[in-house]
Amino acid sequence: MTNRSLKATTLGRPANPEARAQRREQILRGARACFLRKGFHAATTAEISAEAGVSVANIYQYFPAKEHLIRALIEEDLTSDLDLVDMVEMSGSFRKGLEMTSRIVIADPQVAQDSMLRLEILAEASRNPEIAAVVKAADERLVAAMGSLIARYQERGELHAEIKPDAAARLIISLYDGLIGRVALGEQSDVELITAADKFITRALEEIIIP
Amino acid sequence: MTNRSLKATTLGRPANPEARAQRREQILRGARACFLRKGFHAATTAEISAEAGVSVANIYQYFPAKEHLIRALIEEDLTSDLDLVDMVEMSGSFRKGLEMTSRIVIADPQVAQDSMLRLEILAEASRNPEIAAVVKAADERLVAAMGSLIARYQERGELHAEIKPDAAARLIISLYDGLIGRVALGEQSDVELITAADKFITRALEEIIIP
Amino acid sequence: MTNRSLKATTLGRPANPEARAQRREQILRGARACFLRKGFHAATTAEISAEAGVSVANIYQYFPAKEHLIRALIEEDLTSDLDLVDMVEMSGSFRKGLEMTSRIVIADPQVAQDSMLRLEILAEASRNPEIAAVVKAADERLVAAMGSLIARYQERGELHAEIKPDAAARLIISLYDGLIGRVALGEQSDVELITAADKFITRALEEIIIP
Amino acid sequence: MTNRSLKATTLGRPANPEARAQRREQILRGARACFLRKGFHAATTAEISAEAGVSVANIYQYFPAKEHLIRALIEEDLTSDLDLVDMVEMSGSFRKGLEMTSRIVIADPQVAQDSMLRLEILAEASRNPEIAAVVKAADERLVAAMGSLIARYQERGELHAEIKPDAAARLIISLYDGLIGRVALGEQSDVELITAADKFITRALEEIIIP
DNA sequence: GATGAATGAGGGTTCATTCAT
DNA sequence: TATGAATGAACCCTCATTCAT
Repeated sequence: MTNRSLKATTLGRPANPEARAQRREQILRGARACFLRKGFHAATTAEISAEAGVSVANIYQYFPAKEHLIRALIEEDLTSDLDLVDMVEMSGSFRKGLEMTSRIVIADPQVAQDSMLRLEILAEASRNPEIAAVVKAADERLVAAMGSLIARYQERGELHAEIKPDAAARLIISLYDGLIGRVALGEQSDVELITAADKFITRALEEIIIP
Repeated sequence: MTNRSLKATTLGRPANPEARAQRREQILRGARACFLRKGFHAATTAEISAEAGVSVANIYQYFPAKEHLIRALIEEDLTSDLDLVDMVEMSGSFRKGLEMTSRIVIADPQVAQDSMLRLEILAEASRNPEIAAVVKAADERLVAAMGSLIARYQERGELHAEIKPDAAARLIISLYDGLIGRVALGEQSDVELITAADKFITRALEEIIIP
Repeated sequence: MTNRSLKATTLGRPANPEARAQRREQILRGARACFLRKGFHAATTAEISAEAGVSVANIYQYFPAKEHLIRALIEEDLTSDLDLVDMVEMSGSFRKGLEMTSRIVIADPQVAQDSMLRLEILAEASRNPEIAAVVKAADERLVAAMGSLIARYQERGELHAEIKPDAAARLIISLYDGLIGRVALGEQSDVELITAADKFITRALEEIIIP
Repeated sequence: MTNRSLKATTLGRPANPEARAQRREQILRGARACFLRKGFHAATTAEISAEAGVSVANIYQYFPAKEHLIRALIEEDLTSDLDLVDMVEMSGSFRKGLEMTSRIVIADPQVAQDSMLRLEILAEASRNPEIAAVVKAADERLVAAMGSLIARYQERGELHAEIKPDAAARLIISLYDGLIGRVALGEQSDVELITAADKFITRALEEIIIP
C-alpha cells in the first residue's frame, strides 16, 4: 500500500502478476501439446505459439529460449508425480494405493497422454546434461518419497524387507516408465496390463504369508 | 561420349553387392553414433556423414531420406533383442537365463550405450505411426518369443501360472525399458539395480515354494 | 468516465515543458552512450531505454521513431562543433587557437569519446540522404565559420593566402575527422599525433617568414 | 599427378579451386555493394545473396558468418591501399606521386565509391575489437610503407625532416580518410579539394627553399 | 505522462536434399 | 559410385513499434 502510493506519481501501467502467471501457463499448455505431438526438437516455436494462441515473440517475454520451455515443462511434470506418491500414502495399504494410482493414470486420458512426454524427457536427459540435472533432482525427490513410504510398509510387515526401499522405488518407477513405452506402441489393453503390473509389483514385494 | 557408353554396359547390374552392403553398414554405424549423441532430430546428415567417413550425398545413394536411416537402425536394433531371448532359452533355468542376459547387458558397455537409443525409439514411435508400426511388429515377435519361453517354464512348474505369459513378457520388457531410463539419468550402481530387478522379476513370477 | 473527463481538462496543454525537455535530454544521453557503444543500427531501443532509465514506450512519446533519435543526436553534436571555432576566434593567434582546441579535445576524455560518433555519422550520411542533409547543413555553417576566421588571419598576414579560406577549412575539418579514425584504431599517442597535426596545419597555412 | 591417380578409384567430383575462388569474389562483390548501400549492420544476407546472384545458403559455404564477409572485405580493401603507396614510390618525386594517386582516386569512380566503405570500417573498428585488430594490422603495414617512403624523400632533401616519417604518414592517411567524409556529404568539387589537399600536404612537408 | 504487454516483420543461420561432375 | 557444389524452406530469436492501463 505504502509502496504503491509512493510510486503513484510516476506510475505507468501496473504490473499484473496474475495475468502473467496465467499466460505463462497458457504458453506451457501449448508447448506441452506440441512437444507431445512432435517431440522437443521437431516442435517449432511457431507451432507452439499457434497452439497457445499467442505470438511467437510473446513466448520470449516469458521464456528466454525454447529450452526453458522444455525445462519448465519437465519441472511441472515431475512435481505432479509427487502427488501420486501422496495418494498411495493416504490410502491405507500399499496394495490399495497402487491400485488407486494406476486407476487414475488409466482413467484420466489426459494424464495418460501427458505421461508420454516422459519418454522424450528421458531421451533428452540421456544427452543434455542440463536437462539430466533437472530430471535427476526431481527424480531423487520422487525416489526418496516412495522409498520412505515403502520402508514404512516394510516396518509394518506389509512388505518384506529383502529389497532395499530405494531400490524398490527405483524398480517401480522403472516399471511404470517402461509401461509408458507400451502405451507409446499403441498397446490396447492398458487396463489389463496395468493391473498385471500392480500384481507383479505386490507379488515381488509383499511378505509371503504361508497359509 | 566414351564415358556414356562405358556406363551403359554396366547399367542395371549392381557393381558390387558386398561392397554396397559394407558401406551401408558403415553409414548405419555412423548414424547410430550420431543418433545416440544427439537424438534422431538433432543429428544432422552432415554429422552422420563425417562420423561415417563418407560424403553427405553418398548417404542418399543408400537411403532415400534421413528417416530411412532411422527406420533401418530401429530394425537392426530390434532384431538384436531377439538374440537375448535365445540366450535365456539356452540356459537351463529362467532365473539363470535372466542373470546371464543382465550380465551381458551390463558388462558390454557398447550394448548398454546402444540401448539408450531405445528411449528415443519409443519416443519417436509415440508420434510417428510408421515408426510405431515397425517397432510394434518387432515387439510382437519379442513378446511372442518371451511369452512362449515363460509358458514353458510355467508348465515345468518353475514359474507360477498366475500371470499370463504374454503379460509377463510385456512386464519384463517394460521393466528393462524403464531401467534404461535410470541409466539415462546417470544412475551409477547399474549392477546393483539390475540384480535387484532380476530378483524382483523372479520373486514376482516364481512359484513360491514353502520350505 | 470520470477518468476521461479528468483528462479532458488538461488536454492540449503540455503539462510541464521543463520536465519534458529534461527527460528528452535524459533519453538522448542514453541514446548517445548506446550509439557510441554499438553504432546506430546495432543499438536497440531496449538498450537505450535501459541506459536512459526509462521505459521503451516512453521514448516514443518524445521521438516518433528510432531514426529521430539519431537525427536529434546528430544535430546536437554538430552545433557543439561551432563552439570550438569560437574558441579559436577568441584566442589571439591562429596557431594558439589550434593548440587550445586540440588540447581540449584530448584532455576531456568525454569529448574524445563522443567524437567517435562522428565516424558513424559520416558513414550514415553517406547512405541516408536525410541524414546527409542534416549533417551537410551543419557542416556548411562550420565551414563558413572556420573559413571567415581563416580569411581574417590571412588578411592580417598571419596565414598566407595561397589556399582559399573555405578549402582550408574543409581540409582542417577533414584532418580532424581522419584523426578520429586513428583514435578508433586505438592509437595510443594521441597527444603526439595531434600536436603533429597542429604543426602540420600551421606549416601548410602560415606565411613563411624567412628569418 | 600421383595423388590424383591414387585416389582415382573412389574419386567423386573433383574439387575446383578456381571456380571456388571465383565465386568467393562474386559473393564479396555483392557484399561490398550492399555494405556500401546500407552499411554493415543494415545490409542483410538476403540482399547480399540477391546482389551476388547466389543463394543465401551458398554464402555460408564460403564464409562461416556475415562478419567474415566484413572481415574479408576489409582485408581486401586495405591491401589495395598498399598499391597506392607503390605508385608514389615509382613516380620520381613525392609531389608527383601524390598527384598521381589523387588523380586515380578521383578519376576512377569505382575507387572513389569503394573508398566510402572506409568510414564504415573505421566506425566498426571503434567498437568491434576483432575488426579493429584486422584494420590495425593492415594500417600498420600501410604506415610503415608510407613512412619509409617519406623517410627516403627526407634523406634526399625533398622533404624536410621536422616531422617524423611515421607521424607524417599517419597525418596523410588521416587527411585522406577525412576527405572521404567530405565525399560522403556529397561535396561536389572533389577535384579541387583533393588538389588543395595535395598542396596542403606538400607545403606542410616540403623543404622550404629560400629563394 | 509513463509503463507493462504484445506483436508483425524480418535477421542470421542451418539443414535435408538435389544436381553436376 | 562417390563427391563437391548449390539451394529452398524453415528455424530460433530479435526488434522497432503499438496498444492498454
